[in-house]
Amino acid sequence: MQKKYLNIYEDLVKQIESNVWPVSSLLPSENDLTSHYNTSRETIRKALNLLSQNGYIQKIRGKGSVVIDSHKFSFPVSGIESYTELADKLQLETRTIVHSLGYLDTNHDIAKLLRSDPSDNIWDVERIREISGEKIIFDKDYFNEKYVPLLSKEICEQSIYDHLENNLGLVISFAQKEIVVEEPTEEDRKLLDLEGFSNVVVIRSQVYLDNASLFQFTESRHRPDKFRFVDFARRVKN
Amino acid sequence: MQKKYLNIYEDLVKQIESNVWPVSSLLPSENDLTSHYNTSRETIRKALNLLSQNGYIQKIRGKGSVVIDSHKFSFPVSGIESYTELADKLQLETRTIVHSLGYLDTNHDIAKLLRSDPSDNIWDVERIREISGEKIIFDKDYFNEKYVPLLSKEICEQSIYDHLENNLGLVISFAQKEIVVEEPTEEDRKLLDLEGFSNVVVIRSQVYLDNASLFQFTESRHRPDKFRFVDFARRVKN
DNA sequence: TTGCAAAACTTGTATATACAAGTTATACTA
DNA sequence: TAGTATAACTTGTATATACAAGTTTTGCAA
Repeated sequence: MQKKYLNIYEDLVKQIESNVWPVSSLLPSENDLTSHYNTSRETIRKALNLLSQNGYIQKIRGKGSVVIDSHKFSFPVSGIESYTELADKLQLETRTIVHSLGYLDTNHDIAKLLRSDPSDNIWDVERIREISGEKIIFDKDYFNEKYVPLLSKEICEQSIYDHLENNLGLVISFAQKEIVVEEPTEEDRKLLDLEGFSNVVVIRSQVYLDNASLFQFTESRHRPDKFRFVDFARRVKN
Repeated sequence: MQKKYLNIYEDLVKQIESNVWPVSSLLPSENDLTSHYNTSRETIRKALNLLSQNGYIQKIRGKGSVVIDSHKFSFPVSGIESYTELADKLQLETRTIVHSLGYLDTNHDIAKLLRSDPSDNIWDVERIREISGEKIIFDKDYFNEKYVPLLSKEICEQSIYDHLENNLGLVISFAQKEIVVEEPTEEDRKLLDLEGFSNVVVIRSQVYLDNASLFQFTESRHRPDKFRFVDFARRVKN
């Protein structure tokens, strides 16, 4: 089915990003948009709520929808984005080195958590991200074989997420993430160009599918000087 | 006005947190909830969408609303929460030391950005957070005098946000945040118990009010071993 | 018993209406 | 002219209906 409100949302995003509605100006009123898109007000409101959630506008009762400067802190790095998508967006000169690709040890804690059946094998993919010739990020990804039956060096060098979504038809839905700062391990020191830094930033996440089943563990270890996390947050009233 | 959908949301949150609906079980169907709360399905859906956005449930078409384990990574530290609220939630043994309280230099970059009128003064509050006897966090907050006419040492020792929202009636709405890792400054070394750590985690944010006006700049400098950022994210389809 | 089609559920989208509540512009009054 | 009340906007909430689309259960037929 054609999702009207999604089309309208995407259309408005395009317009905001191309400055049709500049920062701190007002979007057309809901009634104007309703007649312009030839739809109902509720459908317009669904689109506007998406814009609000994603930091494009602030709705003010009685006034209208103010366009927010979503680029104040440059590019958003929050949400669930794969490295490839990010590198693409930021136009990084990047290279991915597949350090290892195989099955995780059966007794490993992560294996136990990802396994739904004792016979399931768990993929263990370790990759190094080189940016402008420097080894900056060390990524470890764990998948249940049940969802990802086959992984090749080629897929891992390109984009695993692209493979999952476009070839396997998996629908990645939500994630719980944790960011901490740790001492580099021996492995970090060996694989990354740490340049004497005595800390790494570690992002651990649990990724879930559409049907709320746990699907992936990720550990992403960054050289601290190249790390940056950008977020848009709305205050939650209690 | 009584906001039905908000009441229902809060009621369901309470129920989920007290395990009336355990993790990975299904909530009652929208129709059941509709008749239980004696309201319309759309109102129920508004409440459920809030639950979904805040990481309590995952909606599955044709099936129902699955309760998600929102405590996998313990407590959420994302969103916009003041230090006091957080310390309260985590029951930290904490003390706030007001290091300085005054007006920011007129030529400072931040002053220029926060000022709407050349005559506006900008508050500059610098505080140290002591947790279990160790000086862990160094917070710098900047407010426009236009919104916050008076700040006392007492208010800063308690909770500024509490003062803003409950005494001044300001409605904090959204923020753009940035997390990076930096070298400690001389000031950091002097004011914090860095224990030899050679990095600090810096969280900078711009906070906006209800009416989309820029209201506050914040810089929060953490000892890296005590820093932890937890987030719930939904994948945004393009 | 097994397999399969249909029915009975579930959530998702689109529409319409009514009124509440906040903001801005208008027009009238002193 | 200045101030104020009103009207005409704006978004927010609540309700009802209809159908689409996905999942599970039911029950019938082979």
